[in-house]
Amino acid sequence: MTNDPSTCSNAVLRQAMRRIGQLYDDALAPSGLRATQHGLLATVRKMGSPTMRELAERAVMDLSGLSHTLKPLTRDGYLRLAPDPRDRRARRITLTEKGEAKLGETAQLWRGAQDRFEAVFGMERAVALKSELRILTSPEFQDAFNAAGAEMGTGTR
Amino acid sequence: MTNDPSTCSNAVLRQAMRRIGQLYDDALAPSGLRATQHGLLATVRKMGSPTMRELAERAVMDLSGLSHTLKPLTRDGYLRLAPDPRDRRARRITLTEKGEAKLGETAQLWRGAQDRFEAVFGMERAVALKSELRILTSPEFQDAFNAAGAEMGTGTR
DNA sequence: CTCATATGGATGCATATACAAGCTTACGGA
DNA sequence: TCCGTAAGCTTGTATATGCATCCATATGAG
Repeated sequence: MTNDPSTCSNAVLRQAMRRIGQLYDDALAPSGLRATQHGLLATVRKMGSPTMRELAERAVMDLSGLSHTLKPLTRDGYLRLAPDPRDRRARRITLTEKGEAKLGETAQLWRGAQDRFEAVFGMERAVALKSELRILTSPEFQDAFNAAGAEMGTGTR
Repeated sequence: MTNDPSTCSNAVLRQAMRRIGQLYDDALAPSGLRATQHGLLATVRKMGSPTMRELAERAVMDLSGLSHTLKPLTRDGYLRLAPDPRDRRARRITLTEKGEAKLGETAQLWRGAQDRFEAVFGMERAVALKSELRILTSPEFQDAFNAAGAEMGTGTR
């Protein structure tokens, strides 16, 4: 069977994501944050006050998807959105004090999950795996994939 | 920064999944199926007539999540659910003729994406990556992760 | 300055998923 | 046979995301 679904790169990636997402979600559960939300808050803290677009790009997310995803976080007061005075179309995202506090609270939980992941899978291996995955998220890979589509006549896009 | 979000295994996995999911979705777009849906149909075909639970396990999905996800597919006539005569609690999932036909239609599209992925990332590398990811989805990994939680006092569950 | 176009987002709609509840059918006793 | 409990699903609710569309602001050409 040349089209065995168990060999589909996308399917395998998705399955791994579901499982690992589960493990991290469980670890963070006591804080009330999902792993996704924790990741976004941490990314915002690291970036300072990114615009929607900047954060979306960093997180490899669709702009509209990010817009939806941020709602629970702004609703709960962890993030604040304010129009950029330089360009009033843009909205700058900032971590509130409550958000900072929450990140302080989740630090242990997240670290625990991360440590367990590295302990069980192996640090070297974990680093190598993430390295490979980052290549997949690079714009270069995306471009090459689409270019291959043109060459192989499988769909340009 | 020991809690750099860019090193979070979960975040990196998710980002890769979003990107690759996008590429496969685009490739399958002409068929009207999402990559996820295509994967489910193909898995059902491969399994025969699995019950909800069996399919959920194979797909590393939550049973309720699967229940919701199958709705568009049954609604559109690609799949049919029928109670198992042996155990009327269980429901067997079968691919309809329309579903078979659709899979025939998507075969080329999926193969194209898969080929491009392998061509761009490298066949060896793709195989190795999937191998690593499959380990993450194994029950053994999950158990080890949770066991580590108990030992490291980070959260038993 | 004025308008066409590009840029930055927000919103409606649809699928993807998970958890908590609730319902129905099986099954192993007492 | 009657129960209590387990097993297998479905449904309600909430977050996660992407596409198409729409609104507002910025920009560059004339």
